[in-house]
This record gives sequence, C-alpha cells and structure tokens, in this order.
Amino acid sequence: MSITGDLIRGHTDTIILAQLIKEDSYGYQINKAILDKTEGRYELKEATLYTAFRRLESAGLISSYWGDENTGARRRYYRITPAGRNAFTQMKNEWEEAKLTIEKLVEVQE
Amino acid sequence: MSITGDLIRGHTDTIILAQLIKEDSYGYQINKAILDKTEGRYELKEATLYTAFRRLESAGLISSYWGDENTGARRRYYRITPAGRNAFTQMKNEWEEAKLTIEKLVEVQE
DNA sequence: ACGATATACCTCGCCTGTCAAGGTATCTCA
DNA sequence: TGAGATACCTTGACAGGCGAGGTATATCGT
Repeated sequence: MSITGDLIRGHTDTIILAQLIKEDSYGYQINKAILDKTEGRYELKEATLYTAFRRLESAGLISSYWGDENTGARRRYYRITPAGRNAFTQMKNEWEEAKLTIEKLVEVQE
Repeated sequence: MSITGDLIRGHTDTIILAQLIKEDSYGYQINKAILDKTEGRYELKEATLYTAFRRLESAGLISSYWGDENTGARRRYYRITPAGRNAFTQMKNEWEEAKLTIEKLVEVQE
C-alpha cells in the first residue's frame, strides 16, 4: 500500500494529466503506467480513476473518444485539452509550493 | 491562499504533532507558529484545527489540559503522548515516501 | 465610555474526493 | 470450459476540510 488515500488526495488529477501530456491513453494503461513508474508501490483504485476522468472531462481538461480496436475489450481514450495543459502546469507549480510548505511544517525546530 | 485543502489533506495531523514535539502549546499559538513558519502563506482553518485536536486526542496521540493563566482568555494546552511521537515518526516517513512517489508521477517522461 | 481589534475557544452541516463492492463484456491459454 | 487478463462502469458509505456561526476576555485609540 505505502501511500494512503489522504496523502495522494489532490494529486490524482495532476497524476492523470501528467500521463496524458505525451500521448493519448486509456484508463487501464494509465493505471499500469503508474504502477510501473512507482515499481508497484502505488496504483489508483479503479473507482477513483474513473471518478477523476468524469471530473476532468466536466472541467474541460480532457476529452474522450472510443478506440477503434476491432479485437479485445473496447477502450475509451482520453486526450488532454489545451486548458488541461495549462491546468497541469498550474498544478505542478502548486505542488512545488505545497511541497516546500509541508517540508517546512513537518520539520521539528531545534 | 496558495495551498488548497486537498493538497494539505492528510498532513494536518502531522503538522500539528510537529509543533508539539518541542513543547506543549495551544490552538491559537500553533496556528500562529504555522503562519510564521510559512511566512503567511498558509494557516489551518480554525474548524480544521479543532477537528484535528479532537481526532488526535481520541487516537491517544495528544492529551490536553487547561492553562492556569489568571488573565486573558483561557487556553487549552496540548501535549504529545509517547504514542504521538511514534505516530509522528511514522507519518514523516510516509510523507518522505509519498513525496518521492508523487514527484515521479507528476514528471512528464520524454 | 465605547467600539474595534486581538486573543482564545467551540460546533454544525455541507461539500468533495477516495474507495470497497458490485457489475458487464471480450479475449487468451491451459 | 474455466480461469485470468484486459477493459469498462456505478453506487453508496465514509472522512476530512472548512464556511459560517457562536461565546468570552483583554487592550487600545478616540
């Protein structure tokens, strides 16, 4: 497990957008990529993942389309929008700031 | 504002415990210390702060007692328990791990 | 004398994101 | 044929953050 829900909370959207910057992808693949990148230490729960997709699409940060595989299970692909790229940059900045702040606050002063 | 609720979520308890490691303190002072340490960029909302105190006390990580000031408003002081110190160490480790994980995941791969 | 501001505490109820649990359908391989 | 992987989805419970509201005391300027 390692990372609990509340520690990751608020990063889910950023993490998903990050996976879509380079190329379009679909739910299952995105989660596999996350699992790989973290060497098995973290994966999004499916319910969380799909909730996030809905949220991001409503917000106009991603758009979706069905893949045209003619074999295997159908896939819904997601594409990051220009607004999504802006939002991602913003979120990364916020994370950098938050990281420094948290770092400062969990440090025990001598 | 800078840090939104969901980014800080899950760190509230750790932050409060960190302020109590060195010495006992009370709500208002803890929040002021946080404000100082972050140069005004962050403070816990009062409702969040007091909710956290209740939670931490229920969990046995802090204990509380009324100060004996004979002037000014009454103060409820909080003291970290041995279990609280252990929990704090654990929480800091989890944060270190989470930080590395998030860092890896919000990075855009070339 | 009086209002504003700071100190200091507290609770209620809403909102939002996570996730356990359940479901569907297709393909591969033993 | 049946287990396991791929791939999607929804519902409802739960928990933490926080806006809004409340109480009481002390200080300081006018």
